[in-house]
Amino acid sequence: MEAFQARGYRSTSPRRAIAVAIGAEQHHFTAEELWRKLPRSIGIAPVYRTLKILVDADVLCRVLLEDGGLRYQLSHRGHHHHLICTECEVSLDLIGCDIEDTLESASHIHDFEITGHWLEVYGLCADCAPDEQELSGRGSTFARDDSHDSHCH
Amino acid sequence: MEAFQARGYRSTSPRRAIAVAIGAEQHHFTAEELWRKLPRSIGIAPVYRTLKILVDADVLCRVLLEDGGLRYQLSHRGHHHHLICTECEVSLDLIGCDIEDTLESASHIHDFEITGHWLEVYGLCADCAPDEQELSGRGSTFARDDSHDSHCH
DNA sequence: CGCATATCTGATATAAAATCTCAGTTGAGC
DNA sequence: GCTCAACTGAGATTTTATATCAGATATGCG
Repeated sequence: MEAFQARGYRSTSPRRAIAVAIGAEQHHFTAEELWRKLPRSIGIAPVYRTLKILVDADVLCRVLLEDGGLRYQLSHRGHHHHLICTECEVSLDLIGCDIEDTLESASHIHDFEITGHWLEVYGLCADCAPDEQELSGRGSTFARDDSHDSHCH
Repeated sequence: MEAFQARGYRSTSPRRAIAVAIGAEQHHFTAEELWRKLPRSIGIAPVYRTLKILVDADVLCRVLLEDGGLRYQLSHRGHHHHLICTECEVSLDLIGCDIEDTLESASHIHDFEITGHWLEVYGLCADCAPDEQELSGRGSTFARDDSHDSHCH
């Protein structure tokens, strides 16, 4: 990527290979998975270093699975969260969710100045959910009381 | 604790010692910190096993620091999140914040059924914040534009 | 162009955190 | 008290990520 030069990083051959490999990824990936798709001459150290640079540059975002596994993913929007399916592990960008205002107002009770937050949302995507409601089109998910049984960490 | 018997777990001497040690903790703690305060005859394996049981029983909750460190803390409320000060690492229970509804409605766009989520909020507590506003009482935090520069993971 | 130097690489060691293994121990119920 | 399944504890193992450091290589300057 060209985000390197803009931040004073050199454009080296391993970094170009990593950028190409990231571009070929369809889903999120681990550092090791990415490394295995690179020429075997490249060590894993620059992979971790480069991923960190790209996360800082907002080119990549990190996705925390429910089992604690850390993945990387191309970041399209500047600020967003993820809907992560616990069945197929697909990660959807959560749009139309603006929790910053909610957090801001709630935090004032505690005289707390927010500088950042981490939010991951887990559940079942449309393909993995028991699709009883598929015939009725939509709406029946609203009736599922157990959808409020969400456990929180 | 007595949460053990209710779930079919035995009341063993290490578990009682762990329960007492947790009760003596004022803040959040790591598994290893807790272990060091126990009689040295107790291994670290039951500490991890017991912590997991108590998290499942909602007696403890897990706190993820910004640096990735995982801590444990007594869980008073059933469902809550944490305001974690990045300076002194104190963890406040975030009250008056109900993001479930926001998440629910936003997730319907994606036909996604939420089963859980993880939210940690980072910032500066009242003691650690640059307290220019202390004289004016309150409110000046609203004027801090950089408070919206929150970076998101 | 070619040199100097600070950055970067890659192999490996290391660290940190948590789980696994398994023989021996212990608690709960009869 | 006896029995047996659950539990413990020491250490090995796994996983994930970072540290180390000699050698390689971009970048910029002349």
